[in-house]
Amino acid sequence: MGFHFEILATDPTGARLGRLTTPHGVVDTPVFMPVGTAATVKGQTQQDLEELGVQIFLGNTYHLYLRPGHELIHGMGGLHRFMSWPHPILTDSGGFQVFSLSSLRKVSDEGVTFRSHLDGSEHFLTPEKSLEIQIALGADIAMVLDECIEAPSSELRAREAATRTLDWARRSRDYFARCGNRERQMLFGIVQGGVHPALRRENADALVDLDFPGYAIGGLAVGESHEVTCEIASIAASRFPFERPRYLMGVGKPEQIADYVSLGVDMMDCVLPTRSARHGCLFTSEGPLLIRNARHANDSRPIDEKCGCAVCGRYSRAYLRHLYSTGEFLSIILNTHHNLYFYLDMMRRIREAIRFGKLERLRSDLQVRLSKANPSGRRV
RNA sequence: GGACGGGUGGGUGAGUGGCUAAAACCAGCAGACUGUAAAUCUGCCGCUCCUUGCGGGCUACGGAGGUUCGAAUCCUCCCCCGUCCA
Repeated sequence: MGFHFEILATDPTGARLGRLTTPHGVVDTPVFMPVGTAATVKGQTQQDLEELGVQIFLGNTYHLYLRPGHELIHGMGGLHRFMSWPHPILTDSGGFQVFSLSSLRKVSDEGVTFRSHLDGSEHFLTPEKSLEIQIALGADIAMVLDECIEAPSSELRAREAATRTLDWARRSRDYFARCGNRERQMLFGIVQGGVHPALRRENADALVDLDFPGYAIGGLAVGESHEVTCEIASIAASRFPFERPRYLMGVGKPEQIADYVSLGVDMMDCVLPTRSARHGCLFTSEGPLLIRNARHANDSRPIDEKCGCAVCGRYSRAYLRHLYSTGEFLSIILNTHHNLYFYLDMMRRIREAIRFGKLERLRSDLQVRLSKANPSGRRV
């Protein structure tokens, strides 16, 4: 058996400490997965990621299909070999692009027609096609194609997308049963349903009936409040089978991560640490810090005195501000390294807390500290 | 000595009578970013007052005068910079 998920401990909050075994290695959960859309986590080498302790990251079906093409990657021995990442990989299906490229696509029951953001060419992505690509890429975890919609959306609209997503999940499961290999890849189903509790519940139950080895919650953190995100995620997670991994897609901010974990979420991913880093927003134990702010110009302190990362161990805020201001690409590299370390270190502490049944304490602690006056003295 | 060309807000640089506190870009300042069309995007960017309003006052396009209801824009003189001719 190539895959195995075991729950090692639970916490009074509902959080789970787990271990997901894949053909390319073990993933300790709850896990934060950096996003590496184009077969690279922007600004970090694969060696950097290993040193940071990254166990799994996200690639993207849509982007890799457009460039360099899944057939090319398959010919190069699959995504792991192509990018020299011998550890687990999860590929998103292209479902998020239904949302983020909404001006460039058309959705029907059959699939999604995209106009490439690169050259305008048309591409028709169906649940089957998405899986064909993901099978060729060889990711450890593949995702079903889903229809992610914006918030707020009417219940009618949410129902349409959720129903379609459920139908696509069924088609995906059937296609994978025919063309996939359970020993080499896991296929996760995705529940949609907007911010409507009954609809979410209904769709989660129907999705579980399709019997996936793992379940994802999609269509959240797309405009609704954090409270609503938690409410809906909680409802969905509570319908999933206890012993299977749960993946809350596309979250979240540092101060929100522990909230999701306490709802029983095992896996998360987000562009925030990497994108924010490129934009000069650095996460610290006392809240976010905008490194370009003039007040850091003469500051010889590290980004975060409590941080154990290589960047904080070596460089001053003044230097990092200089790199950012001058547009040096080392800025991106160092900032990204720090932010990823911040997320991964937080996850380590979260797992540790679950082990000892103390997540609630860590959670409220994180919430207070990450949202109190940040290092610049401003409330965030 | 003469002939042209030119001097605009921190920088580059538009603007040849009112719609110009003055385009655009850069720099500067601040904010945003949640399954990556993002090393991106947004706001502010002369001073000042308040009843914060597509509000009032003041100052501003090398300098000083002038024409005009109205001038960065037209005229006169002066100063400075560049190129060329003696």
